[in-house]
Amino acid sequence: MYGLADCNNFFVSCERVFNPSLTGKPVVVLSNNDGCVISRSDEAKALGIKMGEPVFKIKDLAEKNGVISYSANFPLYGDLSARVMDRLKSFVPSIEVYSIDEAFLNFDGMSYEAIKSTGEEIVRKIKRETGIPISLGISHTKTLAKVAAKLSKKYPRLNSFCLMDRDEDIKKVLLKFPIEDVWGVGRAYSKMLKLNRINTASDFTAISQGWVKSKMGIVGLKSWKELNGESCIELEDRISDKKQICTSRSFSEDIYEFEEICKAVATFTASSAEKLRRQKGVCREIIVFILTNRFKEQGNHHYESTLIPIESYTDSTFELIERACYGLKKIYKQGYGYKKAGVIITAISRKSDITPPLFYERDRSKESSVMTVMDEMNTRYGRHTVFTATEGVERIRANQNFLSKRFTTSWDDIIEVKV
DNA sequence: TCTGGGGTCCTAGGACCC
DNA sequence: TCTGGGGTCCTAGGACCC
Repeated sequence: MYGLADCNNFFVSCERVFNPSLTGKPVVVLSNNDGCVISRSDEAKALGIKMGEPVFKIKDLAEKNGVISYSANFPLYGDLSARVMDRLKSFVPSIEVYSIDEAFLNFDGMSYEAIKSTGEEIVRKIKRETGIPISLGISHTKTLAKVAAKLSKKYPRLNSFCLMDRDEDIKKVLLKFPIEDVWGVGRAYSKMLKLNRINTASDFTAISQGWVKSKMGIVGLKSWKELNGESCIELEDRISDKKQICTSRSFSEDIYEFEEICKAVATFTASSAEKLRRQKGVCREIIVFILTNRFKEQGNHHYESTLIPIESYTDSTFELIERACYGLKKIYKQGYGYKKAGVIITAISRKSDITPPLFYERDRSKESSVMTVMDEMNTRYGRHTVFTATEGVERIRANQNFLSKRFTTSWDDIIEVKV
């Protein structure tokens, strides 16, 4: 049996852990630049605030109803996520951390009774020990576990826990389960399916395998099988290396100057390179992209990206920034107001898998030592304690007007407490 | 005024190989 | 009417996830 543990309204719940007075009030957490709503409390959902909605569209509604906003505080959420995942691990043989707020659980070798009591215990203890409320769905496949988790949220009498075991119960549930809520069925497929009069998960399970395969490929077929009770998406309990690492941001205002964009691109590159080293990887390509504001009607729009090959595998922030800036030079055009930029590191290998090049003048071993020291300092004393000059002393800042304290991770906060 | 950020997998088609 | 057969690799684009 598979379980899906899903943190309720995760980012909002994190804010509430450190500020219990938020309980019972409409609260939202906003994306970078305070642009979109990315997490909502039940009270905010009840007001009709939608996921991903731009903040300016709900301004009146929010003011009228006393909605409390927070800028996203990812160091805090990452830390609380790790605590939840850590606790989850202690209840079952293995888990797959699926996202910052979700994990699949493996209940292998446990009896129905044991699964039932463990499930209830998980929901109760995670809340008590981490402060984060979760929902738990359990069934025969990952896709059905997802369905069960949805039910556990929807029906209060289930107390956030739903174990779907008997075939006839599952059939009954699927009969009313909207096709667009099925894991693996997104906007495009749900539209196509509805045009073919397939409106529920049950309708979907009733059509022929061949039709599904031809219209939705191997991925769609897997969803079909999983809904029919045949498990074919396995639990991946080891964290796999990233195949690409992307860092990108929107700016709080349009940027025209090359030097300014270059600072941002350098900062994004440094952050990607840090992540690359953390997984003990090296890369051979970096992509740089820039774009103007796509929501602006007047003015010329410009989107361009470029892929810069690197002579041989590297994990050096210096070398990657050099390549990224070279790429930026190629695509930057004067006169455009750029709203967003980013870098993607690709062609990644494990450092231990590659053979260092014989003929290459750059002294990688020296740079490598510098990187190690930089990473250690930044881990110990906080991010950006040391950084490259290209990133600039005055970094490009995003709007974060409603940021909570970094209760769990900030060096400054630790000093404050000690004082 | 204000519109997120970071990923994965699959498929089709073209270039190229023998 | 006939046009070899069997591959690999790469890329772009589309779908999906949170």
